[in-house]
Amino acid sequence: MPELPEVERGRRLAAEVLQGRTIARVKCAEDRIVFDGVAPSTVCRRLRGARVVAVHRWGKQLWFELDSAPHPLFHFGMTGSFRRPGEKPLKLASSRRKGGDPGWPPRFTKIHIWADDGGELVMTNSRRLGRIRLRKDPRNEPPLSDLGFDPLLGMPTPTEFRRLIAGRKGNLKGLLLDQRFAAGVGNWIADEVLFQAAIDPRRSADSLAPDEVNRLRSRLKSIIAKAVAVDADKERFPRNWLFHYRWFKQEDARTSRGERIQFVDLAGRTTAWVPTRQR
DNA sequence: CTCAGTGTTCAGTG
DNA sequence: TCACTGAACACTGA
Repeated sequence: MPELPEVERGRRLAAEVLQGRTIARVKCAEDRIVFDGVAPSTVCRRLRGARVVAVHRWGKQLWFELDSAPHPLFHFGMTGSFRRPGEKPLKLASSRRKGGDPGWPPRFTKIHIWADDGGELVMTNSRRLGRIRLRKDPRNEPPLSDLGFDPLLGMPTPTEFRRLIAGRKGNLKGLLLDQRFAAGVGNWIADEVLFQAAIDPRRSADSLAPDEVNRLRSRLKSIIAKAVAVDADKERFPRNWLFHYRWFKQEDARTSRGERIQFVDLAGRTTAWVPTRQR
């Protein structure tokens, strides 16, 4: 699930391995799709010898702040991750892969970085929907400059939140997935937020009563905070989260309370929701 | 063999 | 210009 929590996990991992270090060696795969608008060899040359001052995240975008521009910007797409030797990627309830690939570097490695102290970090990306880019001023150039608030870094106040959704006529699912509105919310988290806020995903933002707006806001914040904490501590997601139950066959998908889960296509994505609870 | 899918982007429509 | 929809992208695993 490269939604915000897994990208944040990647950020922390990259910071652990690289922050304050100088990059001693880099190997890039020949992949014109993933290296978006920049030659892999250019990225290699840029990174080698650079010092990593910090690793930042906004929404699902991740970038290294180097000691000089340009800076590398990473997006995991649907299947990307940062890995280091001997550490398995977090497996969520959806993926039931057996075995896994214990090899190093992993299959589908797109970039392999060695730090001056011997630490290693790779970015993998099997389905090639992830992207690696170079940006002179990441925060002020697309794609970062187009993103909305990051719920973990700066949740709007209730007043600001109300202003942000005012006049939004599309369905709530689409709004939550819109990265220009809130950066980092993906399909599963959007469903979880609406489920726990007890709001029908097909409704429009401007139809919400004040208490519903507040419920939406507070769930958006708490669910992402919880998911990031779970990622960090390897504790379990709460059992009553919709998240655990949405992958059962659609006919018999039920919540922990036995309520039937419905599926509907909204904003081009499969949306799981519980009609008996969400109004 | 077929097809859905954790995400983004772009062309097309209203 | 805005807001939204659907297709495309590419590949794995069910």
